[in-house]
Amino acid sequence: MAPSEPATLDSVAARAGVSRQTVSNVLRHPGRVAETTRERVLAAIRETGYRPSLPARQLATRRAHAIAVRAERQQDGISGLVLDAFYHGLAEAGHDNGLRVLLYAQPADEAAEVALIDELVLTGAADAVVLTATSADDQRPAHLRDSGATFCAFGRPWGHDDEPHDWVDVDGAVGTGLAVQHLLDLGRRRIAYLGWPDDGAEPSTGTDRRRGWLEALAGTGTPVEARSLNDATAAEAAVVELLARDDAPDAIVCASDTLALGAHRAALVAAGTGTPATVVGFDATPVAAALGLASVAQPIDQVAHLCIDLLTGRLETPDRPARGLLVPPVLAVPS
Amino acid sequence: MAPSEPATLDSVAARAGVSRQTVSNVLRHPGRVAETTRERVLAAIRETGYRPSLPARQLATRRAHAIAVRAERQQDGISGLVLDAFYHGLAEAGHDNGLRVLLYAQPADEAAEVALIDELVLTGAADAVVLTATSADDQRPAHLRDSGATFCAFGRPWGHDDEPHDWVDVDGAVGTGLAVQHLLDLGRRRIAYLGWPDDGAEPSTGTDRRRGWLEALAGTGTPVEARSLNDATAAEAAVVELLARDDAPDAIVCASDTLALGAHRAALVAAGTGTPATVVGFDATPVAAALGLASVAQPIDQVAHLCIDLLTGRLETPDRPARGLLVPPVLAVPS
DNA sequence: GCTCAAAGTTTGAGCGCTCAAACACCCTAG
DNA sequence: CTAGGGTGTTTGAGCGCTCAAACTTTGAGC
Repeated sequence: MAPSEPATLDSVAARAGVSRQTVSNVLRHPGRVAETTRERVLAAIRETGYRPSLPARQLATRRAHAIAVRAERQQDGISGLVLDAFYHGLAEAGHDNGLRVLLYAQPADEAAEVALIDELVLTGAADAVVLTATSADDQRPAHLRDSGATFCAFGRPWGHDDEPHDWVDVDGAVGTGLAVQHLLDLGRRRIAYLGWPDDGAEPSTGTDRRRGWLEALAGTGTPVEARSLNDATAAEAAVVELLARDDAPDAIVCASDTLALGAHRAALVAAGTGTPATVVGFDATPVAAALGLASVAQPIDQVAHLCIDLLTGRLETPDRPARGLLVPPVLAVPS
Repeated sequence: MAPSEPATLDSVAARAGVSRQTVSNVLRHPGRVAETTRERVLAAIRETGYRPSLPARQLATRRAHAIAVRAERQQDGISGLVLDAFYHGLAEAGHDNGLRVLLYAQPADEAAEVALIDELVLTGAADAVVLTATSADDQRPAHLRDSGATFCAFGRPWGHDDEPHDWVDVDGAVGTGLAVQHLLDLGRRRIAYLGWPDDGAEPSTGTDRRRGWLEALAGTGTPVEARSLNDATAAEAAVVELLARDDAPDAIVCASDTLALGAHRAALVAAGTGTPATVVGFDATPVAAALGLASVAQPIDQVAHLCIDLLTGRLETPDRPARGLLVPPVLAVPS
């Protein structure tokens, strides 16, 4: 059935007895075409198996109809899985909005990455970029704004509210707050927090999650906490120490599932035959589920869809004001 | 410095005092251009900040210069992390070969996926596809061959050697063999295997990994094994039972790190104060590292590069015979 | 009956590149 | 002195689409 030569706008037009442009209109602006004509053209499209050429469209519209996203060089923690979900969400939401998703390999440093992104935009390979893993000292947003590239970040502009750009982020404080509430409901009263080393310095994902714990705890005794690298072994050691204290906690809210894995092991060992401290993780990875731990789940799919929304909006209206969207996570409790 | 209008082949040509085609040749066929001319043109390119338009090139060459790969709907096990590494490897190897990597959201079923891939190829969005997560009853390769789409699979054509296509896979048997050898070196003698339920039926990743264990064990007593869903909790239960037997093993080779996580917990509990059975995992995820377990590491980056090699080769020579590449994994032992 | 706008359709031009063929030039061989 | 083969460069055409403008038809409205 497949024709030797792929159908084009012209061949379909000839078959339907209309002009090239009318066929194009049927596809892109159905309202401009009369009912009867439209049906005749649609029939011709069906019969010829016509598929519009993306490159031709890109050339004519000067739009790539694609966005780029980075493929991480390597994953440190086990939470890298959220990235896969993010990719899927982007691809899905993009597809619904006529945007393809392009993957680029993470370059050696931020400067190289910005250069690569510029290249993608200038060559017409992508219209915009979704920035992942942003941090307070991230140079990329500033550079991208300078070069005029359109982008949206998954992650707040930590401490850079003066240079606004589009972003979507998950409210980590709400997440740890949910964790604390869950533990209070379970009757726990001495709820500790296990965070990352840098928490407390400049604003970051870590300080945000820690704050949620602290605020939810208000008036429930003296908060206890520990710090650890995002490494289960280090976390285990930190929690062993925490549980040996006089005011040992009966529950631990963790900044990540990696930390939760270590904390869980420490809790099991420390408890011996007694009841171990209850551990809550962050990111709801399969590891937390496997260990039977509750964990804060980021609504990644929603984040991806919102990123696409912001991006399509900005591509249509380049100088609308920057917008930031904060979405609440939910607590995943094992059944 | 950025010109108001982006530079084109023509504007660069005018500036260098040559023709459009000569500029193109400098970029694509440097050998065809005289040394002095080339330098003059390169200078003009530098001065104008010229970047070739990808869509225009795509339209003229009828090549997308891109390949597509699937973004998984969801990850079951913790081994989904290997996918991220694969994405990065593809993007990197693709970049080196002038191929962009396009992500598509996993559709509801295989039929929809094949249709989507055809769409990508027909619209000129991608030249070829890398198939991931192939299995024995996978209909995609057969359908794609029928529709004429170019593809390369990460995964062997399990039991379908009659319908050959390009593929790259990791030799799982070698991997579990390495695991057994490692355990023998450690003085373990009763080395069990913890696999997936379906292992033993039609050829699959599972049967392959199991076979490696069995063969490496040759003559070391009676092999013991257990089966479990790829779920740490189920694995733990299975191993608890295994360790309660009279011929309880002193080491366990697992088909995945997820299983290894469960096995590890069971081993710790069963051992009490004694020495727990040594567990070896598969995929070398951060979880195995966190637990201090040895694990078989797939050379994902190499696999990605080989996929790109096969694909570029086939795109150049469409009817060269199908090729299958099997690469050996290595054992990652915690330091 | 004539004008005018709205609705539907076609035309012309161009997006920026690559291919193939044509061209210009220099050099050597007969 | 001229034919012929390189080498380097230019020309013409076209890839398949969209935009804007031009054109044709129809149906009021007066």
